[in-house]
Amino acid sequence: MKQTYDFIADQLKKQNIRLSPRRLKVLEYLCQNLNHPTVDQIYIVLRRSMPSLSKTTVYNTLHILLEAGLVRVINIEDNETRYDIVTKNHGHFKCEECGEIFNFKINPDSLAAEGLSGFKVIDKNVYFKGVCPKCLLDKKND
Amino acid sequence: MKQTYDFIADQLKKQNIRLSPRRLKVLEYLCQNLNHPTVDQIYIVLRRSMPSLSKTTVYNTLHILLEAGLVRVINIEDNETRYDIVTKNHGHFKCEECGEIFNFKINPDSLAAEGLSGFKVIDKNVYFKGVCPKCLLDKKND
DNA sequence: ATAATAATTGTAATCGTTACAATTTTAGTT
DNA sequence: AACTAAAATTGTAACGATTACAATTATTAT
Repeated sequence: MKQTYDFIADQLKKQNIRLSPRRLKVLEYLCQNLNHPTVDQIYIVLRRSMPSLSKTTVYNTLHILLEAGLVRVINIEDNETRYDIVTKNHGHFKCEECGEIFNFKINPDSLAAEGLSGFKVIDKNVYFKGVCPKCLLDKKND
Repeated sequence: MKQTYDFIADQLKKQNIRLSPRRLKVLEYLCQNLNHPTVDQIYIVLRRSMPSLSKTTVYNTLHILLEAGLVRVINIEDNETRYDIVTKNHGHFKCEECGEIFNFKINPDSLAAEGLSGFKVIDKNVYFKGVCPKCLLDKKND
């Protein structure tokens, strides 16, 4: 986690993006909470220790990190945009019962796509939907 | 296309979903326009031939088709929800320049996912982002 | 210490979507 | 063919997430 953080700080410096206190906090949050938070979740938690924090700043920061390629957007459902520190290639699994999002490993090279010759692929995304083990159990016990 | 349409009409009957005139039109549009339209696009086009059509009806119909498993939602970007008649397994490629969405073939079994034992997978989604051949050319010629 | 630049705030506006009550249409029955 | 109950459709209002933007505050460099 430390290395991720340092890597990001380094990237920001390279791209001339100032690491202000608020941005630092958002970044820390993202590094420590790999649970794909929404803007609101980030905002509510950080506000505890920084009551004057504005939600706009959270949006701002995320946009900046996004442009810098350091954060990834997760759009599984409409109406809820989630954010993720860019880590190794992984897919997302969303449980349709509890709504939680899990990571899973995926080898991007295993994505054999036909019909994309001539296309420049920048970004590959994979997400599954279904039911997580916990909710599967809960359903059995009804 | 005809067969897709018949298949869907059949599915609706099986699920006791009435195929009203408006729903029929929406369905026809989706079968004839495999270009991943937004609600607005559907609405604007259909309104030409049915001026009294309400956007709520379009939403309604799409929700119903969705529940019936006949339509698929495409969430690549936040702020734009797109719809697709359910067809064979394919991924989506969104061009970041022109915004167009292309289909490509993908074998869902080729998705080697680790760390999902115990999970019930219902739905697999793959989308790429990048630049399409046409826009690549345009950029060169700048 | 000062000026210029960037970050942050807070409010208002925007846009896609949903809720809901009123109206219209449909299918089945007499 | 009229009647009734159920379902579909409409239109408006509400909602919520995101963005725009002007005013304020903080930071950096000189």
